[in-house]
Amino acid sequence: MDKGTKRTTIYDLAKLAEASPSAVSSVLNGTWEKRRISKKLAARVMKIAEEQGYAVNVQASLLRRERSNIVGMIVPKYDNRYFGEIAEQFEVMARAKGFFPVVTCTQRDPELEFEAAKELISYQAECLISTGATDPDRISAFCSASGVQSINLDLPGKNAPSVISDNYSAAKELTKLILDRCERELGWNGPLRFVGGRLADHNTAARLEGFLAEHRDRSISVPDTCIMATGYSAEKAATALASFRPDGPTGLFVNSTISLEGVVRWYSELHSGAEMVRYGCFDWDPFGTFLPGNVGMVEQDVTMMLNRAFGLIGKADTPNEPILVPCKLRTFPINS
Amino acid sequence: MDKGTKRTTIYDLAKLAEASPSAVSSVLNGTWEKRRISKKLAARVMKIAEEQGYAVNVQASLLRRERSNIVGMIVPKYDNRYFGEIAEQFEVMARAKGFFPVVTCTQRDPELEFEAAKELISYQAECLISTGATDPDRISAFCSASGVQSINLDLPGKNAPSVISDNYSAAKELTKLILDRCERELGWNGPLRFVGGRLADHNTAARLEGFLAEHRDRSISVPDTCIMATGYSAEKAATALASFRPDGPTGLFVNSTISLEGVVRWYSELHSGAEMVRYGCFDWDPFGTFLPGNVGMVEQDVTMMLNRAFGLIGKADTPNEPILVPCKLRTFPINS
DNA sequence: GCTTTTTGCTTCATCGATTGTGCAACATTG
DNA sequence: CAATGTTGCACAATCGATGAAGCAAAAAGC
Repeated sequence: MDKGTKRTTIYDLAKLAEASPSAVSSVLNGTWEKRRISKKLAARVMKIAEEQGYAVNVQASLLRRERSNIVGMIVPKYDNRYFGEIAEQFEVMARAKGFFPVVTCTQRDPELEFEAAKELISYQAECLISTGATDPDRISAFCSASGVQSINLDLPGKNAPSVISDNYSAAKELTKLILDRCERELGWNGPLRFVGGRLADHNTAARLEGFLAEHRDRSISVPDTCIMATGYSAEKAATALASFRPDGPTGLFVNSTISLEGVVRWYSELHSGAEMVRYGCFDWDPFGTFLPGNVGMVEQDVTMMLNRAFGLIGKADTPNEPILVPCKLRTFPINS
Repeated sequence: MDKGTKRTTIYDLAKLAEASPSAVSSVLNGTWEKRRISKKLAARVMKIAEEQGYAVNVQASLLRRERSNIVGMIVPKYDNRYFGEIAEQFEVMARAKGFFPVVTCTQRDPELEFEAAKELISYQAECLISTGATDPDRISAFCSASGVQSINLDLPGKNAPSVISDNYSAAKELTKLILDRCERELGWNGPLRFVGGRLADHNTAARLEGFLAEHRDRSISVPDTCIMATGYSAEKAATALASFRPDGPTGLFVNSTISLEGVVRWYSELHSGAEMVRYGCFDWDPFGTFLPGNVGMVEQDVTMMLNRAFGLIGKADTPNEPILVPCKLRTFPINS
């Protein structure tokens, strides 16, 4: 069964089946009818291949073929539902369309992002989707130099088509929700605090705009001290809030589930007054529904985003303006 | 810059640099000093390669080399922190060891698991790690027929070495914690209910043993109705509990964060008596810490598990008995 | 000045699968 | 029976990178 350490090739199978390697190849890749191989030989070859545990050498196969069918994706982290769902659905949809998906996780490290992108191109990926990339333009530049299509997802870039959430609108809606609930349940009128994210990041900037626009619509002025976009990571959020001990009603706009972890930690350490705090979060997590004080979460429409992204694959005339995908706002009753 | 649709090869670079393809190749793969290529030519080639956006054709390269350095991993889902962390850390550790990681998500679908495994072998993966696989033995059988090493992670198999958590001990500890807290805080002595998972699944079975052992140690008898291992998925757990409206203190052992979602949904719909419920969960999620009623969670030691798994790669004499990795129990104060 | 060594490359076979071309053997037609 | 068509396969070139072997030119040694 096991022939030393070498893997079985079509040449091995050819010997066993007393046929030529080319006949074996055409049997195994399904072109045998077109090539007028007899059913008898085809059956014999397939049986032997099965017995020997044969698996094509994709390296050799792809070298000869013109198309690889590989679509690559880089993703920052698997530590939240959003990126996890993106990776998972991407794989499902790619397979359904006959592609071979390769996803790799780049830890929000710009160097690793670029290296991983190069690696995927080395594997002859036909298209590369950069999800939430720190420096998408560098990647697109390399892709276009190598003649590979690139698409940005979640965060936009200038040199390739981008599919992103409509951060502005969703943030405005979420802000409205939190403010409404603060008013109704606490009799308090803001301004809210904006917690988490980085202002240099496009999404954070767009969300902040929505956040400010809703305040403006209500004629609530937002002092700079309320903008606490001190980075991602739960620690950053917890640290930013550490000195904040509300002496009355208050509300927070939390910019990601990661930041939410920090916020909830802070919240749980409030010795008193916790019932006077309301918050909402941009991004969704199933446990968010049950967190006390949480009035709602924005769920990004991953399916739609990926549909749009797949729609761009292979297209030549792609828009340079980001494609905006609406989000869904989930509202929760009061948990306490 | 872009030469039509074809990608740049070493032959293109060779022409531009007025050198031979083999010289170009050795410059680009770092063997040029050994092969006595002058610094001058090397610099010229590297400059041109950069300008042209050259990326090796891994297909061609791997076809010629003897080793691929590819390690494959299949993972069921990215919908919880455990598998997310496994995938992420696997990639980091693999890269650190000079491997090229390829992870693919198989949706808990046995057919897809097997297809994905075959695909990874087709890519010449040198080793395949099956994480939480439904039918690991089928995969190992195929691997050994193709002369590829396979390792099971999270769930054990018979035909390949396995690295799994010490489910029994951790479950016993968690059961002890929940029972202790029920006794101390509610003055109630069990028996707990075991919620989620599937008894046919090795881990669920081992955890149930630990659960029962702790009850036995305390001479608490557990009626069959308390074993609610009706499957994974939040819905299954919520459904199983739907008719349960405790009229006094009660406690639950929740078998996964996915099941926990269902439990928390049930919990949040209890109109009264919620403060008389205590539960703990096998598996960790950052938001778990803040869920009311949650007394503790078991965090599996992903780093250690992966270290053990990587330790097996390339080894010939691997144990057939599963390698058990201890878990960490995280305890929480009362949230209410 | 002539041999030997070293330097700095080039040439060519090779990895495994694919595919256009070719060519016997057999069947069909007139 | 010769001409033509069909069936069923084998041959060989090819994809791009690699590395052993080889070879000319320059440098070193005597």
